[in-house]
Amino acid sequence: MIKEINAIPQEEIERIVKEKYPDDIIEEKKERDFLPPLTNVEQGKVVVRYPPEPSKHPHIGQMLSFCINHLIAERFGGKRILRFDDTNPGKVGKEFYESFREAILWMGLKIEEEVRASDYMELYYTKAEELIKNNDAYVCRCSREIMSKHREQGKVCSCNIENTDEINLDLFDKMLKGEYADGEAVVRLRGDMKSKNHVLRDPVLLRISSLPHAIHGDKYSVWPMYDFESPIMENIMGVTHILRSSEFGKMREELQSLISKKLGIIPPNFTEYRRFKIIGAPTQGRKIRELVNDGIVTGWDDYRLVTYQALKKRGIQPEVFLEIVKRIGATKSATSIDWSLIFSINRKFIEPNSKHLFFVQDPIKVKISNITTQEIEISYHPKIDSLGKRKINVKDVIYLSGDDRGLLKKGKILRLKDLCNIKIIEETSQNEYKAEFLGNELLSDAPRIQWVSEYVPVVIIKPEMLYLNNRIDKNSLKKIQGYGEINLKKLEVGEIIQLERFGYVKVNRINKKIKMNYIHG
RNA sequence: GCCUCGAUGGUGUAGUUCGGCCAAUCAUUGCGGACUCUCACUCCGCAGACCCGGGUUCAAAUCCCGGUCGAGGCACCA
Repeated sequence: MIKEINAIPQEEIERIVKEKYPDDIIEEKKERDFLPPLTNVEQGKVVVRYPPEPSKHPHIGQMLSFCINHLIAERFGGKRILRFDDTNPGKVGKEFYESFREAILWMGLKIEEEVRASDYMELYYTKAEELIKNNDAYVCRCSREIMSKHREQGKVCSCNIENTDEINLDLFDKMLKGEYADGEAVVRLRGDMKSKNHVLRDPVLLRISSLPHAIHGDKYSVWPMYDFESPIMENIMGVTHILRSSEFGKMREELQSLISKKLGIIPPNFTEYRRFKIIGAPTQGRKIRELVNDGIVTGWDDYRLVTYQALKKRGIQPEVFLEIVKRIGATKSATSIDWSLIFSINRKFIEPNSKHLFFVQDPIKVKISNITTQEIEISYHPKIDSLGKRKINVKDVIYLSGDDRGLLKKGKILRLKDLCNIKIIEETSQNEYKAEFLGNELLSDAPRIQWVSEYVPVVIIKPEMLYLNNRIDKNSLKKIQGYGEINLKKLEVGEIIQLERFGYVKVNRINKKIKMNYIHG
């Protein structure tokens, strides 16, 4: 019977089904969903957060993470909270708060509410006391080394066994009063020292750090750990969904849920996706800071970096980031995205707004005989008329790109784009040629090349892959020199243009020389 | 070492829940063509993938078992 059915051709089956059971046909053309699936979603009641630590400038991984959260809120009509996780006074820097806020708004994401975790210190203290009173936490005076050894071995700490709630409360009070130095006492959760999840082995909840805080100065010296601060903040801010990358680890999710439970809080829904990596660029804040400190890159805004500052300075458009997320999604597989994707998206945004101009690198001088001096007018863009036109005065000396050197053979006929045809006579000296004017009419088979007559010197910084085969390429920031047409002087600083047959660049400085940076091809 | 997660073209993904419509989607990349007085944009075409080995089944990218490889976590950082 089955074999008989299988023998019927597919089209036949479709025809029969359509005729006899039209109602059973389910037409489904599912749109590809770039957002991760969520549980417990209630339209209009979703609250997500952007939780940066203001200890460095944002990088692309965080930016894409913000995009995902923004998109989720957008889809479900929810709220976005910018929460600064600034509870490590040793790391927090004042300038970074604004840097994150700026990056988020720059990308066009929305922020409905903003908080600083460090503004809730009394709350953490109250919650810690609550845990101590409930026998869920204790003060531990062991050294860091012993604690870590015990956690490794799964050995219960004597502080856990011996300290009564009264003693713990008293010790905690002393911590708050500043009677202990850094490292001399911590509050620990009574977790499970035998748990396979090592994070659950009596983790530290609060510790002492006397370092001044960028916002609060010396006001506090007992600081909550991330795993303690986070569930409390999420609860009071009403966060329903946490979407974060895997660097926080599945094990923390369990811990944070446990802490929530002990505090009588319902934990939010966790969704984890992979870290965003870019081929050839460091994507860890720590690593980037190292490169900056070691002077391997010129700063946080070095063109080769994937920080907010670098990307923005380079000329990557704000809309690109949301678009990246829509294209690559938020999966769990460990992957690296390619610069070419970023470039391709960016190109689509900048191309309709970019004037096209001429530039020749490594210039070659060509003297043309028989040419009459003339003024020509060329559009700034072949399709977008609103970008206007520019005039070029052509004399008998022009410059060609060193890239086209191979074409400069005796007798070769070339088409100077938008101008005229020339015939190469001879090479008169190093980098100098003599040519002959050959009329203006378009010759279909002559190579069309860029040229410059009246020029301005141009210096272009071109970033390449910082990492090649896992090794730092110290020469990855290249400098290209050449001549650009004189109209480059009329551009504005910050303007993005296309240098034909070269690539897209951003104008950084207009002086005797014009300084630009290469964005991409 | 321990824990968790993952594996589809060069890159990123869709499809896996519930096996058949998958000789496998879309994008990017590469190559070719059209358009254009650019190697840009746009349009058309081509190339290129189910980690390996077993098993279940009429039928496996999809289910089961065993490997391999990769990522993340295992702080008094976040």
